[in-house]
Amino acid sequence: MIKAITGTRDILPSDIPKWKYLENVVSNVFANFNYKEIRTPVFEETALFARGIGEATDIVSKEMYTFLDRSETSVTLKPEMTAGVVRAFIEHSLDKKLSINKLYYISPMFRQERPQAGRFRQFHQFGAEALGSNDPMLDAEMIIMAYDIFKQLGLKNLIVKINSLGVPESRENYKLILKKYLQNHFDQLTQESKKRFETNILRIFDSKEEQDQKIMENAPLLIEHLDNDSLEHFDKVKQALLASCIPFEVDPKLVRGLDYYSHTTFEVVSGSVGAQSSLCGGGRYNLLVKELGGGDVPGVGFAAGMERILLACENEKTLNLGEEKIDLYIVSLDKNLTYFAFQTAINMRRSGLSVETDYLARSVKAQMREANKLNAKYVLFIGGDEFLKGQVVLKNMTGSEQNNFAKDDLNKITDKIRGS
RNA sequence: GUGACCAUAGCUCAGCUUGGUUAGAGCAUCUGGUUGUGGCCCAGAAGGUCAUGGGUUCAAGUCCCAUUGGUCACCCCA
Repeated sequence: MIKAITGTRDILPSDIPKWKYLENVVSNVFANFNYKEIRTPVFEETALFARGIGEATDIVSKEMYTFLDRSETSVTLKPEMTAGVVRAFIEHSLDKKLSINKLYYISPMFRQERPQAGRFRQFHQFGAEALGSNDPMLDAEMIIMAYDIFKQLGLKNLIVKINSLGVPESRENYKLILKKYLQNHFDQLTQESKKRFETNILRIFDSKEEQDQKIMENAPLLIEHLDNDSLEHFDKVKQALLASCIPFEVDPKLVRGLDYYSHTTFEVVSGSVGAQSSLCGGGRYNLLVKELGGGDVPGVGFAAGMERILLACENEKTLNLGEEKIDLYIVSLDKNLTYFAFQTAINMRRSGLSVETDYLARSVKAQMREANKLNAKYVLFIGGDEFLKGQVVLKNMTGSEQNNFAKDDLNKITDKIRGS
């Protein structure tokens, strides 16, 4: 038997309602904030991600689905959306059409990691990007949108973490200071962190190893070495969050894995999922557009993992989706009337009702059980004495009362069903 | 990429420790419980090469090994 590839999974009809529900909440919130949907290809030239996300990042160096197509072009299934959106933004000169572009997306992503709770190789993210302004209000807007979506889904157990990475100059200065500090404690670092010392020194803050954490407790913090502009920017973000009733904590150790961030970074974590508890992450990236060949356009954005969000919703039991119903089930009382039943079903469907009928020539009892299972609001009986008199019988499945109608007067039947 | 745990019906699981006739249950499915009416209830049916391959043994779902797949955690991220 051929099975779905490791880390991928089917979203079955029984799963669809919660996905649709989530997608609706997401697109409604984004619409309220005037973000416009954008859809970009699922695969791009590999170079886009290498340049945009950063060669040294884990995503690019070991997680991408990269292959040569038949024309020997290296292509990659998108591991995240920002690079693609920025590419489209540049390619179509969107900055010439609008001074600020506020964009959102809902899309599958691909990363070749070992699956675990809340992590898949094909997973889904929604997210937003605002391109064209360095206003800290937009940084705050991202966090507010994400938080509002989570709240509308009924999630509690949330922590909003924010930090500022400042601008590259102050960050580079700080890295030297941190390097100096760590050189004095180098021997006590774990093997992993010794590697990070070379590749991405800030990430040592992320280490879960106790011996690393002990050293990092007393390490100088980036936030204490920010330039004045960056501090002011960060203050405005915090004020905006306070004014919008977003509870947050400043986490000076929050360092994001992607190269393109500057200024604000943030993350929302949930205590209701497994170890992969980050529901969304994002930040400002004022240098990315230029890096990818566009103009000097600042940007800010975030992405949220939909599987993790749904997992949190399930664990907190926040979604109570109503049962799926159909308007009408058509029962044939006589086997030779199934064709008439089918034609009636087609006509009723065309008039806008959700209608099902029997295709297995089953007994009336079996048809009724089916109607019940499908939560049919009404059942229409076709056949028997009434049919000989030119009538059909409509039964209300909640109250059980029945009414006769002329078999050709479908409008009356439709009105009756609609009226309830 | 590393580690731990797991694999019996469509689903959730019992049986494995102490190998021994036809491998069970609940839910789901299907059929029936009088002529043409659901839910509840009752009766019955169908559904398993016990993940795959090898080994030990008179005998393996049960013990051992390998493979594959899954789960969770690390790394990292959404």
